[in-house]
Amino acid sequence: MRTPSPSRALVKRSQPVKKRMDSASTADGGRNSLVDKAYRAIRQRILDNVYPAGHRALEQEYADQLGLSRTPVREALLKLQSEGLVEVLPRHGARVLPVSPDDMRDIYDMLTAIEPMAAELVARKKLPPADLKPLIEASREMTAALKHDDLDAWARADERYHRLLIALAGNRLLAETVQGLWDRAHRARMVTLRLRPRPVNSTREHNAIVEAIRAGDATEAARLYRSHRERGSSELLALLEKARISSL
Amino acid sequence: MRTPSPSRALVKRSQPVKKRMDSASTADGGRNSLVDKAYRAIRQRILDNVYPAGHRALEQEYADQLGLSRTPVREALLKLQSEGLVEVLPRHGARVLPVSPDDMRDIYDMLTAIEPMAAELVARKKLPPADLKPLIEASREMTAALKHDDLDAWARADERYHRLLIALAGNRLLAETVQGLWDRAHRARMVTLRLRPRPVNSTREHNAIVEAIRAGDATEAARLYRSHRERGSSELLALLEKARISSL
DNA sequence: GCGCACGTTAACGTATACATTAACGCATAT
DNA sequence: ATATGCGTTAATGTATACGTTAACGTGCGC
Repeated sequence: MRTPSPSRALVKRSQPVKKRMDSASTADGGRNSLVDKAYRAIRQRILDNVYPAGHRALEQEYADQLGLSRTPVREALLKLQSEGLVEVLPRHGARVLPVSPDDMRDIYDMLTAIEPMAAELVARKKLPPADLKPLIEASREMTAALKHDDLDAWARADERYHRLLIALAGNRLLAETVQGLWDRAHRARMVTLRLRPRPVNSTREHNAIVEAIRAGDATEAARLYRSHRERGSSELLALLEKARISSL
Repeated sequence: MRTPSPSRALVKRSQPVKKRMDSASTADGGRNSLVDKAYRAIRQRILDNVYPAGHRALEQEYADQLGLSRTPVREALLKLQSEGLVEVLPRHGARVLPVSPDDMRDIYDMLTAIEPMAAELVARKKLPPADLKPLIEASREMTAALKHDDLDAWARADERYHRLLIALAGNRLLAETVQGLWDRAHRARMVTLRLRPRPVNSTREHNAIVEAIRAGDATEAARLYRSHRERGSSELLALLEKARISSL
């Protein structure tokens, strides 16, 4: 078998018990807790592909890497599992879940259902135009990023546009659900970003959605968002198919 | 020695910890684990209103009630929190979350977005009519239950209809999300069940949806499901409002 | 009488101990 | 040689220990 490092799994009591909790940690609800530290660290590494799909490690290994005990690591892994980023296998450690094209289809079907609803809700609110400014700003940044061929910046602005829009819907449940779905799809988006033609239509579509929202036309906003999402979805799925990418 | 009951110092270590793990417990993935036992027990009590909204208890109290240690109880509570059924407050125990009319609106907006998508997906699959039989059967049961004025049976059949339909969509993510939303709304539905007029239209609407699915008309199936959901949603919200129910 | 500071305490977050069991190697029988 | 069973071991699930801190009460100063 592969023994990653014999000095790993058996490390015991590197420190007596002394200096626990270096920086104001316990009991503020979650933030600053070691569980949260582990959660954010591992999640970030998954999204950044530091832990690529399929990566496996034992609870103790994650704990050693982060300098924690198994308890907070375990809770963080359970949370990541509930969000669909990892799978905890009883004796084989926690494994970063790959995302197959089928999974992507499921995820995008969900987004296709939910995000247009968000646009619809926003349009119905008849928000003052000032509230829509950040959306337009994000669109502008997308255009600018495209001009400089900075695809990463484009992706960040795109993500920001969608997150802002979702947030304006004022439905926390919806926002959290969508964020979770974006997280799962993140790596696939990053890969296809460089396989696909320059996303020149997105900005126009984004602006059209904003326009419908400003006009208070909820149905049209939803329709536009849905077709935007459907186009993105089918493009992405076709790319994954074509590139024979069976999982990410 | 002459003493038939050697309850003394030389016994092997007479279980310093109770009688741990009575029946096949550890490590099968989750089912049968004590975490799962705690999770199901607490969830059921919440749905059944044994722990009504607002109910609070410390980790240790739940543990004592279930005869477990804090560890599995804690993990179960975290899971229930991630599903929106309880809130874990740092020094005040875990509290069963009330569901306000605003929460219900958010939940139903989500369902209004997702469930019609499920109907759409099912319709696009052009399933053999036999696969739709359980749906029709559930509808029939609803009618029968109404005839006998058995509202609980009606609610169970209604829930089964929706669950069956969702399952047919073949999107696990979607099914799990919808189930979570139904769980959150469960208590409110149970209350309004007896405050509202007999749901005489539901069966007809359900059958119309099945008909559209059988005809392979995805758009129509989605439209019908959406209006079904919107009607149910507005009726329920109006009732909560009228009954001055600020939270459940 | 009122407010603030300090001590007390209980609940929690985290660490660690421990028993169980799945996985794996090895030996043996066929 | 392959399959089967047994012993070993490592990873987990659960229990428990422990230190920190928020909540609360008490007493002192004003």
